[in-house]
Amino acid sequence: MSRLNELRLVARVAQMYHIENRRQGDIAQHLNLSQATVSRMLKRASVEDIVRTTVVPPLGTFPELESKLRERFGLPEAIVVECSEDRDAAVMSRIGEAAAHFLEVTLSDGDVLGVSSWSQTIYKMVENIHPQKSASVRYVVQTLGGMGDPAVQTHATQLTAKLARLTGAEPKLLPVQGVASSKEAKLVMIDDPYVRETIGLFDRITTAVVGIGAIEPSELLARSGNFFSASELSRLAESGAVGDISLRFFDLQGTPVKTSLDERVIGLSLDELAKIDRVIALAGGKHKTAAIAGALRTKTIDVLVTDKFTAERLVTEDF
Amino acid sequence: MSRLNELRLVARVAQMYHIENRRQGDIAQHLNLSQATVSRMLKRASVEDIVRTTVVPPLGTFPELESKLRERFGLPEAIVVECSEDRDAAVMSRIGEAAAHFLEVTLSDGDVLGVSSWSQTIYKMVENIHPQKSASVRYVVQTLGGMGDPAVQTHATQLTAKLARLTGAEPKLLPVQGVASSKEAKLVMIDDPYVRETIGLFDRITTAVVGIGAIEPSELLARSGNFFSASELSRLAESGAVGDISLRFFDLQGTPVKTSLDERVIGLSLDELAKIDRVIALAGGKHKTAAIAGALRTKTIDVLVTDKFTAERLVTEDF
DNA sequence: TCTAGCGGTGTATATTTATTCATGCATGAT
DNA sequence: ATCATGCATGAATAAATATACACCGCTAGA
Repeated sequence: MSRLNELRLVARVAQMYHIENRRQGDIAQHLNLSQATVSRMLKRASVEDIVRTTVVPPLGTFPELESKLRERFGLPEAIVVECSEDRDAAVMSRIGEAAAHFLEVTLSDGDVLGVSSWSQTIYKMVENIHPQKSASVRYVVQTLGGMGDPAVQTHATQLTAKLARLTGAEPKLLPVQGVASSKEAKLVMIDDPYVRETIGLFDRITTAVVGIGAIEPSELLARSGNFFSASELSRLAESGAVGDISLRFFDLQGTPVKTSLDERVIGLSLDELAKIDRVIALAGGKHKTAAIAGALRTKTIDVLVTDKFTAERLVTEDF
Repeated sequence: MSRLNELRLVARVAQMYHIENRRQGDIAQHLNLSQATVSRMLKRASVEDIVRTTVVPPLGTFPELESKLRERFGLPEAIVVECSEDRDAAVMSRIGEAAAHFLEVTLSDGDVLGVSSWSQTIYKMVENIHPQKSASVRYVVQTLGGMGDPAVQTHATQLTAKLARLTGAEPKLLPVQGVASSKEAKLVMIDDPYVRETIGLFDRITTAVVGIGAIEPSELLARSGNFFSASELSRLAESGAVGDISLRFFDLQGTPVKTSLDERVIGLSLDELAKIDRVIALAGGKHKTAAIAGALRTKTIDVLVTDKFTAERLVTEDF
C-alpha cells in the first residue's frame, strides 16, 4: 500500500538524478532528505529495476563475442573487429588498425615496447600508428631475430625501427637471424654486444605485441625461410604443437612444446613472455583458429585482437 | 575510420562501468589509462548516446503529469496519485496517503510543522501517518482557528493534536474560531495568551501543510459554518476570487483578494505562508481545479499533492 | 518483561569521480 | 618562421557519492 508511495519517491529521485542530472545534494535539499538517503534510494532504484542502463554497442563492434572469448579462455581483454570476408588480407588490415588505435591510446609514460616481428598483421598495425606527440615510450625492443635470407631479414628490423620512430622511442634491434643453424651458432650470435643489449632488455618490456603463428607446414616453412628441418617439423607435429608465438611452440592445451628448436631460436621465450605486464596478441584467419586457442591457453596473453569470424570459431568450436 | 575504434573502446569502458560495476580506477588499470581518461570516456559515452539510462516509473505514478505541472506553474515539486474515479471521497484518501508518506520521509530534525485545519484531505493525511520513531518535530502549529459551532471546532484542534502526537511533537493549538464575528472580536480573541503564543510561532514554521478551498458558495458556506455574510460572499465573487488557503483568498492569477474578511480570520496570512520554507498543498477533485490553479500561481506552494484527474485538468485546460 | 537482531537513519568519513590546471603538441593565420 | 589557438593529456585537487558507525525503535522469542 505504501510501497507504491516509496517507489514513487524513489523513481522521482532517480529521475532527478539520471535524467535531470542533478546532484544528490541538490535532490536531498529539494526533498528535505539527507544526501545519504538519496544515495540509498538510488541504489534501491537499481535493485528494484526502476533505472535501467543499457550500453548500445556501436555497429561493427562485437561485445558479445568479446565477452564469450574472455569467459571461455579466461582472457583479460578481447577486441573483435568487423571485417567483410574471412580472407587473410582483409582480416589482417582490420586487426592491425584496431590494434594500432588500442596501442596508441593505451601506451603510458616510460613504457618499453616489445615487438615480435615478422608478422603481416603487426606490420599492418605499425602502418596504422600515428606519430605520437609526446615521446612516452622509452624503447622499442625487437623480440625475435629476422627470418629468411639476410636481405629479407631487414624487414624485421625495419619494422621495429619504424615503430620506434613513430612512438618517439629508441629502437633496440636484434640484427641476427631468428633461427640459428645450430645451438652453437646461436651462442656465437648472441655474443654480439648489440644483441646482448637487446636481449638484456627483454625483462624490462612492459608491453609486448606478438603475432600468433599456425603450424601448417607450408605457412611455417614460408615464415622460417626453410630453416627448420623436415625432422624438426615432424617432431613438432607429433608432439601436438598447434601454433607458436615468436617461434615458441605450444599445443592445443597451451602447454609449451619443448624441442631442440628452442636452442636455435633467438628471441623471447614463453617464460619471459609470461612475465611481461601486458601482452597484446594479434591474429586472425581461418587457419589460425587452433593456434589462437592454444595461445590463449598459455595464459600469457592479456589482450587478443582478432576478427569476428575467427572469434566466432573460437567460441563455438570444440578444441 | 578510427572513430569506430575510439567508440569501441568507449563502449567497452561504458560496459565495464555500467554493466559490470567496476570502478573507474580498475578500468583505468585494466586498460592502461588514467582514471581521468576513463571519466572522460564515460562522459563521451553519454554524449554519443552509447549509454542510455531510462527511469521506469512504477505503475500508478504519473511523472509525465507531475513534470507538466511543475513546468506550467513553476511548481518546485508535484505528486500526482492514482485513483480509480474522479470522486472526492476516493481522491482525498489517495492524496492523504501519499502526502502522509511524503511528509514522514521528509520531515527533519527540529522541524516546526504548521497544519491548516479543517480539510478532509488533511484529515486523511493525518490518519495515514505512522507514529514516528524519533521525535524529530518540535511543534505542530495550528494555523487556522476552528470552524462552525464550538463543538465542531474541536475537530480542528483534535487534528492538530493528533498530528502532534504521531510526530512526537508538542501541539500548539489555536482554540478559537477561524472567523471572528468582527474585527473587534478577533482582537479580543487573539489576546488570549495561548492564542498569542501559537500565532507567535507562525514565523518559525518550517513546513506547512495546507488545503486549498474552492469558492463555490455552497462549499465555502459549509466549511465556514455560515460565518460569512451574503454581501461578503458576493464581494468575493465580484473580485474574482477562485479559492482560498486558510481562508485567505486569491483569484485565478494568484493575486490575493483583499477584503474585510481578512480582518476577521484568525490564522496564517498569505504573506506569512510565503515566507515558510516548505508549503505542502493537498487538494483534488473537479470543483477545485480553478482554485488549485490560482493557488499555484500565488507562488507560495512548494509541493502539490493531487490526483491524476485533477492534474490532467490543470495541465490541459485554459484558465 | 527482557533481550537479540533487524532495519532504517544521519553524521562523519572514506572512496570514488569530475574538474582544474599546467603542459605539450598540432594547426593555421600572419 | 612565429605566434595564437585549440585540443588532449596526467597529476593534483575539488566535488560528489558511498559507506562505516552509532543509534534508535521495533519485533519476536525466551
